[in-house]
Amino acid sequence: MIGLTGCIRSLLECAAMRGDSAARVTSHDVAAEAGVSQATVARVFSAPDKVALATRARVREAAARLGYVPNAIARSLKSQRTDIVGAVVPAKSEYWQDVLTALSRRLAEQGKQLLLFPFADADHVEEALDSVEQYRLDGLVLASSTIRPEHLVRMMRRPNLRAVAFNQPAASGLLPLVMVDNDAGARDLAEHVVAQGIGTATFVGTVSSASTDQIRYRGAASALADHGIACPYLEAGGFSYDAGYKAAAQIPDGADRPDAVMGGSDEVALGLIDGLRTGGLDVPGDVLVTGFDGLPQASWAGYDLTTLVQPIEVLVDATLAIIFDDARDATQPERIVPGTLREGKTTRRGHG
Amino acid sequence: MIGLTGCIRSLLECAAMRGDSAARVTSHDVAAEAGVSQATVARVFSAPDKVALATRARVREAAARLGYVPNAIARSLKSQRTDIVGAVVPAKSEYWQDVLTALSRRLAEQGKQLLLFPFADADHVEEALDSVEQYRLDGLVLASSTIRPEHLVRMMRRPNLRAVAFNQPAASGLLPLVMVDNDAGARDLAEHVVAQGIGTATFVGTVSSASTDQIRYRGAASALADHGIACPYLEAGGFSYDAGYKAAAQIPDGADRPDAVMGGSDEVALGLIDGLRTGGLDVPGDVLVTGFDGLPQASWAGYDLTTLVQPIEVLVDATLAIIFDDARDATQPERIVPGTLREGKTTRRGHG
DNA sequence: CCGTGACGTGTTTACGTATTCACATCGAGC
DNA sequence: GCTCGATGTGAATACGTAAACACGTCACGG
Repeated sequence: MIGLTGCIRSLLECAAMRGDSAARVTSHDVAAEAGVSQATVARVFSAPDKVALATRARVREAAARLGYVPNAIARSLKSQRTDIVGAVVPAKSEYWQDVLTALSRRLAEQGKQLLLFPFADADHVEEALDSVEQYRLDGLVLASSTIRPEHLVRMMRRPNLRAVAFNQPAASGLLPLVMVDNDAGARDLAEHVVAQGIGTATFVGTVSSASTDQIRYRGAASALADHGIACPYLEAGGFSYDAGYKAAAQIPDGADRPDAVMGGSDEVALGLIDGLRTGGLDVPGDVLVTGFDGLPQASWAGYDLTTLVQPIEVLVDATLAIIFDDARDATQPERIVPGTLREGKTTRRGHG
Repeated sequence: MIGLTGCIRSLLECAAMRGDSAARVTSHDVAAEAGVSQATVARVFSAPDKVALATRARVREAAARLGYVPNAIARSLKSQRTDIVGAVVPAKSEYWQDVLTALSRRLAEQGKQLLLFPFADADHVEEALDSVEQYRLDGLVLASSTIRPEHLVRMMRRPNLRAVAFNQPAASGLLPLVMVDNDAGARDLAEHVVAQGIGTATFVGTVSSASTDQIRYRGAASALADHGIACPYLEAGGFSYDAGYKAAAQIPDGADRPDAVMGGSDEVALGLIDGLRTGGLDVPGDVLVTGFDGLPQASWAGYDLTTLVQPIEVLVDATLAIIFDDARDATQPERIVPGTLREGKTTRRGHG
């Protein structure tokens, strides 16, 4: 028996060396090679301090010789932890890509991975969530304010899954929530343009049904109203540069032209700038423009957009803290983090 | 026994309804509920046509009642397939984010998922690959030309893992390879600027050790040489807008100023444009600029960059075809896909 | 000198599913 | 009427690991 096993073993080893075979090396193989039990091999890789130094070295050596790599699938099945966090996000969006970048980087630092569940439009969220449930994820980040409440409720009651709503005010009360202070940010931006001496303004929102859009608009409009300035709402109909670019054509010109245009997001604002300029206007000479999010592109010299910078790292850390902190109390934490006003040249008057 | 099991079952069900318990519903539970065996339940979810219609309905009903969701981890362990594709990519890059977006969308359509292994810099690739090996992925996309050959070799010999190099000329001969035709693209761009009547040019590369960078430079320089135009190489030192922006200051001004500046990537080119403009030059009036990649931002009206558009969807499809096509022959496929020249206003002369 | 605990290791079981094998049933064909 | 094949289902096993449990050894204190 042992002779045969040994023979097979060395064949496998040989094949591995030549790199041409499906050598599926398991902890059992390593155990046999090192002359210990499978349990000891497992301990070496998951709790090394429980194994004597000499044994540990022998096992490590044997593992290296055979090219053994622990099987994360099997580990997950047994330990009921995947070390994977999922993220349900819109497929196309500069902002969310930035968030995902920060998220995956931070997770990688902790030896965890990010599994993506992108969705094209709100109607496809359902399918994404179906997939989510199959994997036994350690946590889930629900992004995008276009995810509907019924979806949130569905994720709420999954056992052993910590779902966190990210920048999604509508989730308040349903799920733990992390977001930037949209209201205060919008007010800050409004106060800033007021300080530049504007008399009229227009808010160009992304999608009016998005809860972030509503809050940002209300915040801005309310702050402007405090100064006696009305603020009509115009919907770009999307979260993209293109939506903003097209919306620029809808902004009244001539006598009705607003002194300032506040974009519901940076992407929309960048489109607005180019749209306005294409229409022959000068930004900021004729019209001031503000954004919201703090995308890298907003800082590009060609735009230098005044915007509200979201502290993405802070938001991501708060999200992961909720997911991984062991205090699983009944309270649903809500972390609302302030953003920072970044003053660019799109609101610098008397310059154009 | 059955009575007790039934009792537990309804407790769990009740708990699931209230959403307050870790009801871990398995196929066994569903089997008991529906009065069939676990094997039948498994079949209903993995090979429905092997189960009689009536039984199938009964099982589906029971599953819905208990809130059963198949466990993808266990399935993967048994079936040796994870339905997950990994991607090793640089953490920060517009281009790669676009690729990942396309990749994850296409995978989602096939019911598969994308697991991210981002790395901050080339020194951290090692760690990312360590993680990769633990998960038994169906496939792996190795992106970024900063991944070193020794890493490629390492992935080459993993059994049951189809690794594909994406836009990484250096992988030729080591791994299956999919990439845009960098050489032809660079030549096209060069020919295009020559046709605009330039007399001098400079190539601003990203990182000189990147194989894509080398090929693009050689292609452009060779095409320019055919017209008797020399093309010095300047290294931006990064793949980013900032690198390009700073590199703009290094470009000779005055009499030595080149008529055209060719960026090694769109990100660098966009930075170059803003850097040149900040330096008081007009693009395209004083200097023509070209990019490479075809990022969405390159089409923004503020830049309207002339660039070589990569057919990302085609590249992604080719990549997935290699990963999932069953013909596991010894030949290492190399798909080199042509890009498309997009003519923007950054090379439109007599305009500024 | 024996009880006690710490330490290191082996044995065994369970995680939840897919699949192989065996078996039962049923309809059709000579 | 009995065989044969097709069809549907159950029993049993394996995937590779982690962890509970048991066991043996050794050092130490009373």
